[in-house]
Amino acid sequence: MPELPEVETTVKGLQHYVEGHTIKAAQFFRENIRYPLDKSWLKQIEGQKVLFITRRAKLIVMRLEQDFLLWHLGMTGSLRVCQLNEAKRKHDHVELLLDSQRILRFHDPRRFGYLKWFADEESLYQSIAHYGIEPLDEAFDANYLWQLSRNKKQAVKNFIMDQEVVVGVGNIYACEALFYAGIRPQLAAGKVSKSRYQQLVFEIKKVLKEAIAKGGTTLKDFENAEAKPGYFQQVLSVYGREGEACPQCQQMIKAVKLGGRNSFYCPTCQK
DNA sequence: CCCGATTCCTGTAGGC
DNA sequence: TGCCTACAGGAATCGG
Repeated sequence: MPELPEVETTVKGLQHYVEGHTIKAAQFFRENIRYPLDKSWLKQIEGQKVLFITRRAKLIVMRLEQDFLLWHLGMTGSLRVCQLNEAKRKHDHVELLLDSQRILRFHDPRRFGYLKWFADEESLYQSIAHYGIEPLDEAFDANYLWQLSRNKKQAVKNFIMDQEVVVGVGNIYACEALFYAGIRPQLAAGKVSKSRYQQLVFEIKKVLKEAIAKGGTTLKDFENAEAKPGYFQQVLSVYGREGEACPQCQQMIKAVKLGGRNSFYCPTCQK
């Protein structure tokens, strides 16, 4: 499930193959993914060069000469660069043919991902204005989390997964960061001290950076721009490890549902 | 306002 | 072996 490291990995991979190249043709293979795909702009982007590709939150932003494309990978989405002779796969929903004799394909079995087109920077910014701070930004610190969380009864795990608070942290990295910070995921966000938030902020940044270095986490579906998996799943400490021994104390890892999502923690190491 | 529940979707795993 | 059900979850939306 693409969180910040997987989206970052995808963007870095795409830059090499796509930036500076011109879109020769664009097409959809279905009307709907997460949102309806609007055919009206398909012809409009043909002939435009992709100037650059960046990440904001879990979003992939493509700056074209005139317009913007905004992709969200959802749960099972991926963007991969194909050779001209590579067969289209089941669940490939969108493709862009490039003048570099490559095809960029959006693949998404569960179709929680989306693609939106924006005619100008202002409408793009408007649509992502509600997003919170970037976790790797210096301004994301203990003070920020502590101040925002006062009087909140919401579980601290749900709090740090709220994209209006801090972006890019999904279920996997929230579980892992809370484990290293020694904080129980179900603890009320408003009851976490500033010094514990300091530890949590440090661990969030650390776990995200390490996951980026390993090319992200591939549980089932994630593949990068070259259709290769990530390797961070090999070093997950608690996520998906219910019943297994905690790597720090050997006690059994537990799972609890928070906000409908499975949350893994060590009852001994996390208080 | 706050926050939990529900909804979208398909592949896979586990039970019988 | 095969059928059925439960589960995975990002995030918008709904409702208490």
